[in-house]
Amino acid sequence: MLTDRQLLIFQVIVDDFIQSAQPVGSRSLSKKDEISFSSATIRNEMADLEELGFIEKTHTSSGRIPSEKGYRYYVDHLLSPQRLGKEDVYRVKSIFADRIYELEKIVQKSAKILSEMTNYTSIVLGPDLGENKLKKIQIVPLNEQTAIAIIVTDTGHVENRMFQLPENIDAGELEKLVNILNERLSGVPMDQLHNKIYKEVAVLLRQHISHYDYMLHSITETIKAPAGEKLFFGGKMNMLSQPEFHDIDKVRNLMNMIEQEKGFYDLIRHHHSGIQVKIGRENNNEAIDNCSLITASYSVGKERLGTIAILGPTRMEYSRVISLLHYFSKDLSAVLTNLYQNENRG
Amino acid sequence: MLTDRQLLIFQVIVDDFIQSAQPVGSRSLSKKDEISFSSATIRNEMADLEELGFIEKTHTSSGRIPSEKGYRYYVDHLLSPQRLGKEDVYRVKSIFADRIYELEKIVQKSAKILSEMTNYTSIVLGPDLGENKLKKIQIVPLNEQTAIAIIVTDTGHVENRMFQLPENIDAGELEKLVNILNERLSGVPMDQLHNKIYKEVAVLLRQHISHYDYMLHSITETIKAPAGEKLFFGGKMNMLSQPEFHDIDKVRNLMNMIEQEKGFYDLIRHHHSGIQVKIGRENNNEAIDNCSLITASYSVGKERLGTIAILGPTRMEYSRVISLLHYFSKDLSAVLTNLYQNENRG
DNA sequence: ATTAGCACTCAACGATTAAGAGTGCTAACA
DNA sequence: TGTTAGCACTCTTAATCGTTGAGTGCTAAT
Repeated sequence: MLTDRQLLIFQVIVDDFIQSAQPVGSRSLSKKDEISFSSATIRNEMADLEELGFIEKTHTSSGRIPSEKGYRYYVDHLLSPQRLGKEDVYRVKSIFADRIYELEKIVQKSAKILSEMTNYTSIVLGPDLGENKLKKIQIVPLNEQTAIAIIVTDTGHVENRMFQLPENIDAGELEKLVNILNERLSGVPMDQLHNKIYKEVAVLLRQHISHYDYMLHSITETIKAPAGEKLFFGGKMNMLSQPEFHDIDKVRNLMNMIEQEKGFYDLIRHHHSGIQVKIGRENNNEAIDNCSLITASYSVGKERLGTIAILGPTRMEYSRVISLLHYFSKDLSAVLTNLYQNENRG
Repeated sequence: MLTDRQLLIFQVIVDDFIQSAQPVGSRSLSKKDEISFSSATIRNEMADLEELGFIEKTHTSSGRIPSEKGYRYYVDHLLSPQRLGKEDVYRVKSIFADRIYELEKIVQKSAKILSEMTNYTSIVLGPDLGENKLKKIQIVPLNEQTAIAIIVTDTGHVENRMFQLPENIDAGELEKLVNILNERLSGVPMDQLHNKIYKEVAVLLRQHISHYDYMLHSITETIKAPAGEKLFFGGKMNMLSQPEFHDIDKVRNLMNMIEQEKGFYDLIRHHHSGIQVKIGRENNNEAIDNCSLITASYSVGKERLGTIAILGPTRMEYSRVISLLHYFSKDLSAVLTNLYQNENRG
């Protein structure tokens, strides 16, 4: 449908615009090494490309910029899978170099490094804690009125919460409570705990524990906290350096969206396998109308854990970001699989 | 040194400018109810006020705006201690209304509410964890290679870290280790733990525990994390709505400073008692040249725990923010004293 | 001591102009 | 027939220039 020459011209336009953020004119194109024909010819071809909807003008006599349809075509057909630079590879490796074993810290550091490498904003969706299984519950009394309940999951996630003790409870009883809980609940997925407690454990507790109702309430309150996934951002402010965000109102819109988190959560969680590119209004969200979102997922073994995403202007470096994300998600998955797969079966 | 009339005019100028962000002219002043004399008189007085350095012009024929010296005088001498509105009182109370007992969550929620109430940026410096005393150390093995170390302090702060177990360590030995640690280290301030371990506990461990050196290293790594205080921000983006930050570069400077945290840490930690107002360049920091920082501290009993601060444009509502912070720090201190003083002695 | 009056200044705004980058179209060319 | 040189035209950008209005400082009258 497009001639080779049109393809060439189109590609050069996109590459140039990604780099310069300025509309590309026929004259400046004709000077490029890749291009051997005159500006007049280019103008003709550009007129065709515009008619086909791949490029557009910002005003009647301006150079051309890629349209959203253009970016889509560029991403789908024109992107040669680029090899990641040595430095980039090194940088990614560095995340896993020093001994971090906590999933949450790895995820957080990933977000930070990704944003630094790209100068865009990174968003990492952490794993769903609801699927984690309970490893251990512990209660540490601080004094006569207060105690800390601590729960540890099989992936090493720790959640804690302070609560008030009923009056005159003795240490032995507290220990008994904890023992019962651990005995009955160990290995149960977090999101089923609440149910299981009320269906099976409550009866047991009523028999053995005084203040049964009060304690039960405190424990379940502690447990229900860590449901769902958590979002981590990196380089929230990087967008400020992008010329498309010189307008304060756009910045405010974007920042509002970031602060509310919910919007991104919806955008990111539905993720098919492989790398996904959503361009501009494809995201269906006004606040990021002139942004693109590139997502990939990471996993332990075959089980998908979460999503990594890079948010940049539609004029973003698709090639680089895609290969980076591709490499990154593979590497992260490998490390995590190595780290956690044994554990879950250990 | 200033006549009553100059004082009146000055006060009205500041109040007006704080509200409108526009230079105040003699004509618009003369129309105010408080002011009964003509614009010409006002012009004369304003000329004097300018000569004294309290107000300045943005250009030769503009109205006047307060200078930094002017704001200083306004804050020091012209501010009548305003009573907090009913709604505000209610709002502050709401922070402590639902049962939150964790210090960190209280602090975080405080930052959020303060920024919402003022539409400025709030910064809360959490308590120095180094002074917390160790309550309990626990180790939860996840599988054969990995375990989680958890430390709980007397204020209920929980810190945790994953580490690799040495091969073939048995559960009994792990338990012995934990027992020794708790026996010897319970009640020791966090920032002295490291020392104490190497001076007193290391010898003991060497006698009883195999893999002594490896485990010791892992434990001390876990312990050294929670040194120092932590900063919490609220309403980072509120400044975007202030007209003085319509310039993207200023926004970038400010945000860089916020992201680095260090700058604010230095600004806030040195705090004398009472409420402190630092205006514009008094803060000695270019990124917040046209901002003022109002700080107050909160405490448990007599012991100062941390600092609350509000960052706004120099043109901020000093009166309101000061009374809010005053009330807030008193209330927060009362709640915390009530909550923790018993515990520390319990 | 106060104020009315007036000349003066300056930012903000709109209109005008000139330069420059780019286009579309036409006609000549290979 | 595809390519290109040439040219008229468009539109942005930046600079220039009045014009308006808000505000000032000074002077002279009250």
